[in-house]
Amino acid sequence: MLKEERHQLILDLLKNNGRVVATDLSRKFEISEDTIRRDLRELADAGQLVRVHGGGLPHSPASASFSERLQQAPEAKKSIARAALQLIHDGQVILIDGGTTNLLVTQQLPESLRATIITNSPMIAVEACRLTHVDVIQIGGRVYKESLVTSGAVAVQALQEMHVDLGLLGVCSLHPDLGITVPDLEEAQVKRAMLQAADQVAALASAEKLGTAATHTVAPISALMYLITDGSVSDEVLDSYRASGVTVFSK
Amino acid sequence: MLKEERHQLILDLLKNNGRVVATDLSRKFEISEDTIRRDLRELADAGQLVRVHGGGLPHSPASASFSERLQQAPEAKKSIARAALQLIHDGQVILIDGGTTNLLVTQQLPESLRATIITNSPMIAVEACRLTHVDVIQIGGRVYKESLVTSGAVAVQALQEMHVDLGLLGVCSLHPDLGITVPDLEEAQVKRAMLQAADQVAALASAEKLGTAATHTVAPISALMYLITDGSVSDEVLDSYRASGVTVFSK
DNA sequence: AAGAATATTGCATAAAAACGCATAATCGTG
DNA sequence: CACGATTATGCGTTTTTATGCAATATTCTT
Repeated sequence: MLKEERHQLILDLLKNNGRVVATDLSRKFEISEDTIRRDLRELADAGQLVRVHGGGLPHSPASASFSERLQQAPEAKKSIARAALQLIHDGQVILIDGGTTNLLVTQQLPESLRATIITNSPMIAVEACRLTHVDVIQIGGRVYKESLVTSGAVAVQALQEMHVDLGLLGVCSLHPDLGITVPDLEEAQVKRAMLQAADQVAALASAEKLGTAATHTVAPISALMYLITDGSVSDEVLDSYRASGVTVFSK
Repeated sequence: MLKEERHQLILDLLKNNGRVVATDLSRKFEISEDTIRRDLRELADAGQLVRVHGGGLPHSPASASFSERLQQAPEAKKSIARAALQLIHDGQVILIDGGTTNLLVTQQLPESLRATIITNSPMIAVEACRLTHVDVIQIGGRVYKESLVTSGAVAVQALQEMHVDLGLLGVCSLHPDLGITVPDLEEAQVKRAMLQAADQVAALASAEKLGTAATHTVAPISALMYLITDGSVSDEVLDSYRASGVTVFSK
């Protein structure tokens, strides 16, 4: 039996049964478990399945990438979320961008908060509805499946017509010289509109996003008032952002 | 059973029942309570649920109460949802109103569906993002906490600018003479705009909503093309709707 | 405040995975 | 064909992971 054949058969079994178990495959193909494990690792590397202890599973259908990202570095993100809470006060109108960190912030907002929350993320909107004394406003538009936010002309226009006290920007890449950048043009436009709509803007970025850049530029670093990141970032790195006049929270 | 499978099943149970209990899970999976507790802790760390003494709960009470409502009278609503699926075909642009029944419909949409879904419910938008080949468009506006739908002038205007093949209207009250009525003025305006935007409109209503009325009138019954309800309704009652030219599905 | 139910912690064990290495199969090339 | 190079596979060892058990701590109930 050829390796590629075996790989295909493994994928077929996975599709039919919703799971494959390494030891079963080993017996079925009369081949050592090592080889099966290698197969599973290769298929996982190729994105054909999700490797788990004991075997493999298909990608979970429900917005997989998003829930995956939700599980990444949860501790760092939680500490960022806690720091962000300090910027939020009663009476404010707050614009909350999509993204996993901002979702965590929303989840941690105290039940007692009295404010208006405007968001382009349906998920954050649903979460914010938990807060009795908070008005929730959803920005419409086409929904991006990967990031679960609305974008497009409708969203940009809606943002252009509003003015808010505080904006919490979810960022993909932040670079001292190249500024705020994202991989998608429409997202860049939406974020730019957010920057313009908000009096104060805070960017929430975990350590691995600092010093990186993507294709589309949103704005220079100086457009930010606050940068909130986790404690694992060195002071020298942070200084390069402080140089643009940004107040950095890091703990 | 693989650990990840178990985790997924726990999350499914949580979604369906609005809660999970450690001892129940232990018995159900025939596994020690220690392991279940570890599972619950891991899921809580990953932000997938909130750990509480005795078991786990979903994050937002909103989604919890919604899931509970989803469970109430599940059979009647599920059969309505199944019937509604028959109206939906590839290539359509579908407008989906908020409401538990419509959420059930969305959850049951097949992964293979190719269509555009427009909705005023952030929760339905999130659920629809599961579908790989579906474009999701969120209608913006102020979010009503009780029903988790957007409304207001923005929503109405957005609806006025579009034309869709099929509209699935969630209704509160349906009366042969008084027509479609809802308890809130803004919701009435939104639903009216939906009726105008859609080529064909189907109202999804469980038995207890028929023959009742609320304050604000949306439109007469004749504005509907289809009425989908459950089998517990007598033919005489249905005839009073058929008299307005509505095609009734009831099973 | 006491007792029951539930959680946490540390530890033991078995299963699974990873690693390094040896061997066999396959391939490309002159 | 022969040869070296690459690739695939299997074996033994070490490391990691999942799970259950016992002891202890915490929380809930009454």
